[in-house]
Amino acid sequence: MKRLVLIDGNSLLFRAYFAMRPMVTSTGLHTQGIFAFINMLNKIIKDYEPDYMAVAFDMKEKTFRHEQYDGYKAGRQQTPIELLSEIPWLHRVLEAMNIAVIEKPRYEADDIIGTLAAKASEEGIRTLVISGDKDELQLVGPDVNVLINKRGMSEFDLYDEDAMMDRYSLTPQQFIDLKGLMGDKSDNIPGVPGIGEKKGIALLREYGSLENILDHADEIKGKMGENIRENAETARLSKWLATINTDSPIEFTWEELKFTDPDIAKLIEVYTELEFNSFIKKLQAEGAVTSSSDIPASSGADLIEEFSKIRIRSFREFITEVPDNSIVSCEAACDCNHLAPAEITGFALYDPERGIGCTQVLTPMDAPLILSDLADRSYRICGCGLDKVIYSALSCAGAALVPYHDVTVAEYLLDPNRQKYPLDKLMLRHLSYAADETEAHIMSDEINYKSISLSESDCLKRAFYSALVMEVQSRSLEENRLKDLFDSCEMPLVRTIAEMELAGIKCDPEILKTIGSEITGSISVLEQRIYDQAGQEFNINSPKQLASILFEQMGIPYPKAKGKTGSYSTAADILDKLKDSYSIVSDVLEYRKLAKLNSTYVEGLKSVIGEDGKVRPHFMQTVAATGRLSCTEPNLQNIPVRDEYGRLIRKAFIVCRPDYVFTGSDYSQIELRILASLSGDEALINDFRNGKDIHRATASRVFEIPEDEVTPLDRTKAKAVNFGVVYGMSGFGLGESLNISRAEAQRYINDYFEKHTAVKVYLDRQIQEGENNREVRTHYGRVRQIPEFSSRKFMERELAKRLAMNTPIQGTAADIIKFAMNSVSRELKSRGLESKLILQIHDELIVEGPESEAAEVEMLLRECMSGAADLAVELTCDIHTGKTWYDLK
DNA sequence: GCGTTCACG
DNA sequence: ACGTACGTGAACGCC
Repeated sequence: MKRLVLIDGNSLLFRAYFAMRPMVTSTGLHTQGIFAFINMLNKIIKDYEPDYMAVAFDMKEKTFRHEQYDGYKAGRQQTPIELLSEIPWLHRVLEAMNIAVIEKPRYEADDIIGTLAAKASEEGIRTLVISGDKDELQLVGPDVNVLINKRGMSEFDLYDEDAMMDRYSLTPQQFIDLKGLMGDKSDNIPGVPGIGEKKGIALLREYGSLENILDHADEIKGKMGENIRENAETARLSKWLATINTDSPIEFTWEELKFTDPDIAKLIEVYTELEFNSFIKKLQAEGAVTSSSDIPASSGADLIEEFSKIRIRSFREFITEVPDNSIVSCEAACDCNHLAPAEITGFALYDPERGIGCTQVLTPMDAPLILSDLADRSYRICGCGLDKVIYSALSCAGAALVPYHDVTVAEYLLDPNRQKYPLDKLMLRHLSYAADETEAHIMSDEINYKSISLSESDCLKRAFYSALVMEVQSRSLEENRLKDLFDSCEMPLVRTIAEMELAGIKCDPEILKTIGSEITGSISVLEQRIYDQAGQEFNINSPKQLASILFEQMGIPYPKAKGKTGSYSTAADILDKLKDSYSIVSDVLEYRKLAKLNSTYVEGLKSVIGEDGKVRPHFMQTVAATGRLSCTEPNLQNIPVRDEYGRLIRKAFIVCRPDYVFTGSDYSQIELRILASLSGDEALINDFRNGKDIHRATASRVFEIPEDEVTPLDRTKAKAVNFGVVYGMSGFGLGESLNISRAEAQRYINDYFEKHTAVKVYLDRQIQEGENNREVRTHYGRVRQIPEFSSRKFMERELAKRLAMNTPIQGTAADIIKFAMNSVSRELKSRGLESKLILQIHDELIVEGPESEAAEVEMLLRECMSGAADLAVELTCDIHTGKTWYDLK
């Protein structure tokens, strides 16, 4: 089926104009509306690939509607002259794009669109109408969909007949009747007084149509009935005014509407006048433009020449020629899949100061010797993805190189929001060098984990590029006041993490199997019970099927308003509300719990146990925007603990030798202590200094009850409020989590801030600084940019505020435990202990080692962890020892 | 590949 | 007028 796109030019340009921040060219021309309009057009063309396309415009003349009702569109605010002046420019752009423009005196854009859509349906052409005006929803039909833009220009709602039903419970025809009833203030259509969207929809659902409502007006009681009877004619007129004419006298041929390629030369000319350089660049990038006259010059040739000038030495010559403490860039070729200790097959070194380099192939035989010779030179190592270099050197030879500058980690400190840090992007940013495609495969930042085999010369290239990037980055780090955190925290951590990863943790598949078979037994019982109650078999794991069984076929009332997608959620907090009334729901919840346990933890863990019986998670240093670590393959930072049954999984994590024990130490209330310290709130600080149970003390203060009369429920509430403060809570969010009304939750929040004014002042200051600088910092200077502050979307700006409140707290905690990790690792080594740091779970460290060392390790952990911070309150730790992870409680 | 759900801090 | 507490990763369904 051919596809037609019809656009309401006036309404979309209007929306675009007000959705955007002002844009003015050097000649004083306002362009923001047209800019957003073009963006929207490009997106539609790309996503929808129309065969035909047209943009309809209103004209200045009065329309046939004015002839019947001269109040039509009266009292409208004047359209700003800047917006009006954009219209002819938009016409020029559309002409260059070869998109048809249609106007017709006495008719509005609506009518043109309605008429073309009707013609299209006759011809068997599908139509997509795009408008900023909901009036156009009446055009929805079997072959006609309507896109209405929401706030801003980037988001649209798609309406077909089903979506109309879901959103309004009305047919498109009834939608016109609704307008007749409720009128339209912006078009000065009167409607029936006292009837708005809610009442209008209710009436139409009962009576079907406006005519039928008017016929049965006698039956309608009260003031509303009276109003309807008195305004029957007004309602009919309103409906007529709101009805789009689908048979306007428009002459056109489908040939004229055919969407073809743009006239590039013309388009560039208009874009140039509008100073839309980004669009011109885009055309060039897409290859639409052949002339490369104004593509920014890259220093690519220089770089390649530089690279070719590297003087190549043998490894022996290199370590002879390059003295100790030199900065040496290093890249390794290895397989670090972490199922087993890494095998390094080669590496390259580059000394940027002397311009000399070497490559070295390694075999399992000679690797240990060569690597330890390298480590003996005490170079300051830089590179891209040094965690892998350090890890492989460690795992192969036990040789600990000193990491000095990792360009990935540096970039993460400069801009922690990015998802990836491929080397070519770093080069583009810092060296203005666009890597060519033949180099692309060696640029990934996941080389370490993806078994991408690097040749020795690729290694040298990466080492060379990294050294150049390092140079520029170092200055950026200093300018951004991040150098200290980089040197004292993040770079030493590279090695700490590598050591931790190499140690790994033993995981017993037999214990997992035992738990697994018990779970699968229970699962099949539950499965059968659920099928019996549902009266059929289905996939319980499919939220869609589950929702349809529960809320449609079984008719269980949905306990919450449906979201905007109109779909039912089957998430635990929804089902929780139903589990006491419907046994199938509690069975589903139990099933979910066990299914999760089995697939993620029993089966998932079994599949990543290495040959030596250990799992070796990757601790990712450059993922979490707050500064936290993350953990993958397997993620050992989310092994069950809250649920007693799930907790049994921890029994599978066992010490690697019979005479060893685990020692686990977790910070007590670290985030709230940080909040107390950063805000200087005296009440909180005193609670902590007096060793109080913080949630109980908070409850006592906020609810004004003596501490010994605080009930468990009071404490639970106070605990939720305390969490909320750290997250930048809203009344709604707190209400959801406590299952209370928003109003009640808001009262708690108000009461909390009344009793903790310093906290309020502190959080407001974070927001203020976030708004001013578009970034926030932790106590130790870690920065996080918050671009959401510049968003035009209300919701994103609200998110920005919450990030500004939360990031300094979560991030400071992350800084502190990183300091602690480094000192734990250093102390264990310097005291000659065999014990090793093996896990970090955000506020908790786990060390494994000989039982005989346990007492000293415990002291060491306390010292290092408490000593890592300089806050107004002490950081205390809870410490436990045991032979399995489960026993650390 | 994306959304949903749920495990953790 | 809109949807709503911060940060992650894994498994699964669905297109």
